[in-house]
Amino acid sequence: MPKGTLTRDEVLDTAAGLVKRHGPQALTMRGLAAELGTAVTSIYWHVGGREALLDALVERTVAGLGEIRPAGGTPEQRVVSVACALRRQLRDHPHLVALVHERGLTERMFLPAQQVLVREARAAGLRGARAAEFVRAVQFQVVGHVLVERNRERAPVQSPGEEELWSAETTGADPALARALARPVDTERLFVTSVRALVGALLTPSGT
Amino acid sequence: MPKGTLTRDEVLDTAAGLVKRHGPQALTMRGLAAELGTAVTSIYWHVGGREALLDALVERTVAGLGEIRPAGGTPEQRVVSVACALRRQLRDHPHLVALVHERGLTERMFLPAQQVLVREARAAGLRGARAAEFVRAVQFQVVGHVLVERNRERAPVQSPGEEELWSAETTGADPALARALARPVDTERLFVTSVRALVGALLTPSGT
DNA sequence: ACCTGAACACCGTTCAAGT
DNA sequence: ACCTGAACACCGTTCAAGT
Repeated sequence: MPKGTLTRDEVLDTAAGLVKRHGPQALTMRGLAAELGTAVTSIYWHVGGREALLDALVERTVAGLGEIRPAGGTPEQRVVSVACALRRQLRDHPHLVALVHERGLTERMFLPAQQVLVREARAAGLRGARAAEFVRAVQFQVVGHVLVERNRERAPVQSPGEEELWSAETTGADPALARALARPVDTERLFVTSVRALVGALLTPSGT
Repeated sequence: MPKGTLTRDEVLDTAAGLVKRHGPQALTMRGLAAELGTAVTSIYWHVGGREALLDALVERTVAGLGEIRPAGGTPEQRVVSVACALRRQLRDHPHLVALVHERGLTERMFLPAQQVLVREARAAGLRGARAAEFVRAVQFQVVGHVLVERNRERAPVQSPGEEELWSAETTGADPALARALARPVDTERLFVTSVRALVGALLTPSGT
């Protein structure tokens, strides 16, 4: 329900709704114009072309993501909680992940957790380049996991008949292993295990 | 240089060349037909529509990926070497990563390292569900990292002026940390560090 | 069995023209 | 300053028609 004059925010709002409902590939300039009740070319005047529109949507969504607060007693617990919170945020906005990928703005998904992670890294005793590497490792881990998760969900019934591949031979006569590999992945559990392992190892340096 | 009659393989070859040179979004049915010197509709007869074409290309590339052989003395070293080899393979075929993402076939990128990882997990003493989870953790880690890497490379000069964000306040008066965060990420180093941490932690269980 | 052109229903973007 | 329609140069896919 647009008022008399078209606004940049109005355009972004309707665009966001369209993406939220049907994904970024469903966001067409012509479709958006129809939804807005204007000519296609008006969109160009207010926000520019499609790429500029997507970029604006990404910025908008990231900005609206709400702060992440660490929870837990030990530094390790706190960092893990941040990782889980970031994953949850991203999973709660699947369209954001899709948008970000279409525009190559992965970096933006790092932002919500960035400062908190820096703080926690220092609280855990890390300094300088080591602290920076720790922050990056967690960011890559979380965002990478979410990207893989999201991508898998788009391909239903993937690699069928894989159970056959896991014969006694390749699994070394370990039927429990064969069964586990045939089952769908419990991504939630896998995520927590991985993050815990990574964070634990990086926070308790044994060598160097 | 097509012979008199058009072949499915010929179509796939030219399509692969097109993708390799200009990326998957440059692979258009009409452009491919032009390159082949045939009518667009011939492609439909031989390989089906665009999505079927992309799927065929993914399968083809993965099949041609060469076996991964672990190297090193300890199980940890061997698994890390497999992870590095898989990453290298995927990075050497950036078009494959792009293809896979456009079609949601992430799972296919797991395959080259799958059996080797299962073997190494068992060699390291893991059994049943624990072994399966270990394999998945490494796969998610590697593929996730590659997805993030690839995606970042598409957005040049990302987040400029970020150095300003890392003032003394947020970094806790750690200029080395601020500088490290302002620098571009050394993804190679980050990858090795992360994988080593993950694998090391998962192979030497302390709790449970 | 294989290949064709024409047609359909879409795209994003530009540009001159309106008010 | 803001909005418009027409036009350009593309898409993927279908289908009836050819040989």
